[in-house]
Amino acid sequence: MALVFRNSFTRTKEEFKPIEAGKVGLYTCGPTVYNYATIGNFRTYMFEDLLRRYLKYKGYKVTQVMNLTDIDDKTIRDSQAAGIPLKEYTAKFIDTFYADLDALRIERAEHYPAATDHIPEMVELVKKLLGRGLAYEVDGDYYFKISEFEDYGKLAHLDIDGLKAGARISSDEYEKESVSDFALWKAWDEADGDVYWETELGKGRPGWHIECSAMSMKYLGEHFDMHTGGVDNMFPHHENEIAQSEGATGKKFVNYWMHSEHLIVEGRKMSKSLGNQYTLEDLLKKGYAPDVLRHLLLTTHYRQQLNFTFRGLDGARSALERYNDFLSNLADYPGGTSSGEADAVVEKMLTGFESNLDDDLNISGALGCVFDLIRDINRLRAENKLSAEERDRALAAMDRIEMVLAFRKKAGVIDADIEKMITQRTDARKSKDFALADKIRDDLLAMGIVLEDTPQGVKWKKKV
RNA sequence: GGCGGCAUAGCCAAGUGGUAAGGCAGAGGUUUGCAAAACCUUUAUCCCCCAGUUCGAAUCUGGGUGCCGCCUCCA
Repeated sequence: MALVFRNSFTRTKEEFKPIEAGKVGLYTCGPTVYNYATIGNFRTYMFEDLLRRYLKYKGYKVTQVMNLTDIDDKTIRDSQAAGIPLKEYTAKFIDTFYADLDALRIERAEHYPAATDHIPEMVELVKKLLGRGLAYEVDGDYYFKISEFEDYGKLAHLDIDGLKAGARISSDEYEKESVSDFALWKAWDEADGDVYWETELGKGRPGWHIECSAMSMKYLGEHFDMHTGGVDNMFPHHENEIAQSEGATGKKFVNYWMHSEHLIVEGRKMSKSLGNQYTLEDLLKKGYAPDVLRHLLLTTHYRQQLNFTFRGLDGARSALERYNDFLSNLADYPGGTSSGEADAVVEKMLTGFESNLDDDLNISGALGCVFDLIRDINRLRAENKLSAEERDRALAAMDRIEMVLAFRKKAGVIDADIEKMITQRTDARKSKDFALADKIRDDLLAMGIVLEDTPQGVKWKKKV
């Protein structure tokens, strides 16, 4: 089965062919660390997690790089407002970012380069562009000269002449040769305070786009497989990256570009002014586990706008619970007499799962196959038509897809008091004191512990 | 003005020519001491509207309506 991705560059689905057999170089645009990441940011990182995990599932060795942009107008502005040195200010958000990734089970990339650790690489890149006549200096500022780069606009399919007529170009950028030229390096000014580097380009700081060109090429080479990000990054950020990178090397920069659609909240654009910019922490406070958000973010196709609602989050919680109950109940099932149906069910799921994800990460189709298996295996289990060997093969198949989904609830622990209450209830049931048994069950429920009486005895789980 | 996306049940959503996956929610039943979990049945004569192509269209073509995004530092 051929793995196919929709390439933003060509706007068509293309079979994925790595530059080097069995390996993928993946650059995923990361956060600007001037604040806590929102669920909108995580929507994109979740898409990249699916991409990464599925590539690994397919047997590729993935080298993923995610940049941390820790120097730009906003990081400078906000750190100064807080009266904290830039590096210290951004460190707090970087730490939280990592913690959130772990909570959401977004796999760690191989590299998280910070922009401020790569100033020399950026300076080199700007020098190369100067040498090739693609950049120029005005009073210590350095700009990329778009008119010298023939293919500018080829990713976003924008017409540069059309850009010039755009309404949002501010007229005070008089020092540039062309309004569309963008900054590679910014000369220091007073507003920057103590944020600057003394370099061959002079005293200043990098422009916004240059770090991604410098760092992606450093870790992945001048020509690599894939580059992803949110749709908003397509223009100007990725367009400018292409111009900088290809301008400097003369080589094709990236083979496959993929962009994820935005998350909106209750049908509206997520924005500060609407007060609907949720962070993971906000949802935890409302009683939702990180896994629930993982499920919600993962299960909508990445090129589809995702409408975040609390109703949807509740639905995700229920679906996730069904998935986990299935795993738990199946593992506890001792095995019955095979009807010979189970292996075909497992095979069908694995085939369907893979063929759907092969088609540009069609997660909805893939999950449909998983839930088909859950229903079919549950039925065989209910009818005692599943052998222990078949059970194990079904569990092994679930282990396999867990590489991609990572929905499995981690084993919980309960303290001795709760253990004791459960034993008391079991004793009460044995002596047919159902009033006491039900009271204990209600008490446990109030403490967040759900009890289930099964043929194999009582089971408990934490309420999610 | 330019470029692009989307419209499928109460909600989410797959399906790109062959007669509507899956999840959530709802209803009825089986099971259970009662629950929970699970299973079974049920919930779109039909996929925004109109016209066309075709033996056949949610899927293709044309027109219309509605919603959304981008057009220089927002994932």
